[in-house]
Amino acid sequence: MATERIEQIDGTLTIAETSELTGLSPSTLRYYERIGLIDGVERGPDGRRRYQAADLAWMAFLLRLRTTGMPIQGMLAFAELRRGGDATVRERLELLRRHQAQVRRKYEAVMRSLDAIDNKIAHYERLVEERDGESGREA
Amino acid sequence: MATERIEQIDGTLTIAETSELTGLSPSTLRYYERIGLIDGVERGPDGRRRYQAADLAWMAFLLRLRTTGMPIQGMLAFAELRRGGDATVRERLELLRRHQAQVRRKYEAVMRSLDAIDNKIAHYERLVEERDGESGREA
DNA sequence: CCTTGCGTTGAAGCGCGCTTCAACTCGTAC
DNA sequence: GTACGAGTTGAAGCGCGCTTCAACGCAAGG
Repeated sequence: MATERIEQIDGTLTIAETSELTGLSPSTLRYYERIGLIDGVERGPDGRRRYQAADLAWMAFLLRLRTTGMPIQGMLAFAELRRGGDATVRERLELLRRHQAQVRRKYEAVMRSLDAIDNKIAHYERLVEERDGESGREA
Repeated sequence: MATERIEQIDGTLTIAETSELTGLSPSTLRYYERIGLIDGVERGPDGRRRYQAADLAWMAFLLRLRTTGMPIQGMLAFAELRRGGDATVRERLELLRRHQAQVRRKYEAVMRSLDAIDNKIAHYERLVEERDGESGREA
C-alpha cells in the first residue's frame, strides 16, 4: 500500500510515467533522444532520466507533427532550428507553413478518394438490398 | 516519326503505358501482381503483360484505398473477397465501412493536430512581427 | 548477325520508424 | 547477501512497401 510512490517531489517524471502520459514507449523516448529529437533531458543521481514539464510540452508538439504525417527528418530539422534559438524563428515559421500546406493538400486528396469509396459503399448497399429483395420475392 | 506506336489495336496497354497512366511504376505493378493485389492480367504472344480497361479501373480503386491509408494487407483482403464473387459483397461492404470510419477518425485527429500547429504558426507570426517592429522603432 | 529497347523472372536490398536483445547498474526489500 | 524491479547502453532485428539487380528473352532495325 505504501509502495505506491508514483508522484515525484520535484515534479519530474520517470521514463515509465512519461511513456504513460505521452503514449510513446520507453524505447521510443530513448530513440528520439538518441537521434536528437529530444534533448537536454536531465538525469537523477542514479543516472536515470527525469523528464520535466517542458520536455512533455515539446513531446506533445512532436506528436502533433507526427500525427499530421511529418517524417522524422522534418521533425529533426525543426528540433535543430529550435536549438538555434530566437534567430531561427522565421525559418521555423516557414517550415511549419510548408508542412501545414502539405497536410492540407494531402487531406484534400484523401477526402476525394474517400468520396469515391463512399460511392462504392453506396453501390454495394444497393447490391445487397436488391439481393435481399429478390430472396424475399422468390420462392 | 512512324516509330511512335503508342496505341494498341486491341485497346490493351503495355506495362509502361499503364505505369504512365496510373502513376505506379512498372516494378510496383509487377509487385502488386506477385502478391495478389492484381490478377488475371493477360499476356501477349511474347509473354508480356497486356493491361485491359478493367485492370485500370481496379488499379484506380486500389489507389483510392492506398491514398486513404489502407495497408497492403487490407487491400489484399479486399482483393481476395473480390475473387470470391457475388457471395462476398456483404463482407466487402463491411470492410469498406470499417475503413471509411477509420479514415474519418484519423482525419479528425489530424485536423485537431493541425489546428494546434496553426496556433503555433500564429504565435510565430506574432513573434516575427514584434521583432520587425522593434528593429523599425530602434536606431 | 548483332545491337537496341522493352520486357521477363527470382532474389536481394533499402529507407523508415521503431522494437527487441543482451549485458549491465542501481536502489530497495527481504 | 541476494533477489527483484526499473532503469541504462549499443547493436541488431523487424515489418512495411516498394526498388534494384542480375540474368535472360524476343522482335525490329541497321
